[in-house]
Amino acid sequence: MTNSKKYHHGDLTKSLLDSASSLIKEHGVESLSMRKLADVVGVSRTAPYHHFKDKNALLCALAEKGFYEQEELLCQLLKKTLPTTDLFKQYVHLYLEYAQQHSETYDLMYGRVIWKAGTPTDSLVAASRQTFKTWIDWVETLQQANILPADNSPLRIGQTTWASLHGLARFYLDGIYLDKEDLSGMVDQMIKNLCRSTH
Amino acid sequence: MTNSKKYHHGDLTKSLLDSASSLIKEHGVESLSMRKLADVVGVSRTAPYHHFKDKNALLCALAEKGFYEQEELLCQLLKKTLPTTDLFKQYVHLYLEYAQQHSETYDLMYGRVIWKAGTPTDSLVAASRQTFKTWIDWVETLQQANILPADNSPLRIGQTTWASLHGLARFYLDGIYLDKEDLSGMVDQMIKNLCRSTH
DNA sequence: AAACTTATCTTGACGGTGTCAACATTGCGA
DNA sequence: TCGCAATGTTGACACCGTCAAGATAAGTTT
Repeated sequence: MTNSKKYHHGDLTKSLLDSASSLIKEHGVESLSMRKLADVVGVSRTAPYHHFKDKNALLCALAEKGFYEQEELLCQLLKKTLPTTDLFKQYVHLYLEYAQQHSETYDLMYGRVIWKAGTPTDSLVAASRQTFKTWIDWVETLQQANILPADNSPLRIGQTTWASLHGLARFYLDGIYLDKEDLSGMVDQMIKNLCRSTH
Repeated sequence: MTNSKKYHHGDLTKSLLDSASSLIKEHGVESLSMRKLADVVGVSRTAPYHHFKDKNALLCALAEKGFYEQEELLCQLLKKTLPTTDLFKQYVHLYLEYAQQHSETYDLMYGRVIWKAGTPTDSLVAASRQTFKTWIDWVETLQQANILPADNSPLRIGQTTWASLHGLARFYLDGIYLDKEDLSGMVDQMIKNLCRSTH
């Protein structure tokens, strides 16, 4: 029975996530519907509900995947042996590059759809917390290296610094007050704003 | 014919905007539907379509109103005779206060729903541009007063600075990485990050 | 191998959405 | 007063998320 039409799909969970990923990448989150997704994967309307409690759960899974991707990316960077200042600069560039190349996932990870309109899954909350903790720990190092300001706790500085990056990403992604070509110059200026050493 | 049921409503446009405003304030933008809105106002499903081309247009109108509100608020502040540094600090506090107290409108003004998923009205674009221009002009003054960094054009500094405020607002509003009580301390730290004078 | 259980997938149905088309009513200018 | 444009109405359509009930396959126990 190697025929194309099998009753059981094989690994629907993975297929759903993969297709959903590429669907939102191409057409945006708001145009993703469970029914279309099921159709693309080649399965009936309600089949996905055996793998995800509801649409919110599926979106959370996508966001969670995003957190692990992003963390992996940044952890890889931190392994490099470079002057800490350069490391930080590359970190910032990488952060915005990720937001740019995975804009829809980024929106899901930090956006309103899940965190305000929806209800974040426990495991999503865990993933986001871990990402945040990794960041805060590194902020402490950056403070000690006199790169980030040391006039407040790592938590506070971590929050404000990340908020700055996040705001930049959002303006860029939403296309308000920020032309696409401006990004590079923008990022450089933001780095200057954030770094004590360049003052 | 002063009876409650009149065929013509009076000023439906205004009523729609008012009701929509308070509906989103209470239940969030995503739960606002044209049908429910019409029902609240006491009019049939499709009546609003004689006043707004579609839902997007109505949301744009709400956002536009927000821009004028916000600009009014800030212009009032600038009239005060205070040391420029204090003025800037109050500006930042006021910005986040506005975002906090009109969170749903703020989301509409700067968020994805209109700027990415939807299509901003011409007049909305105009309003946002004006707000931005006012800001950039003031940034120039702030640079001359040595409050904001002068190592780049007013445009660039204006973009990055605003992005920082915006990111803070979003983290706060979406409730990620930021407890409600943290806001005040957060804003103070952000001001320290942004201001040259406090370095 | 047969029987039973569980995971997976199916169709049908319900109430909700935005919005188009066709028609009714009203107020205002000629 | 007539007629037209503005404003309101109901009906219809194609979507949406998701629940309920039943079909089918795979896996487990005897």
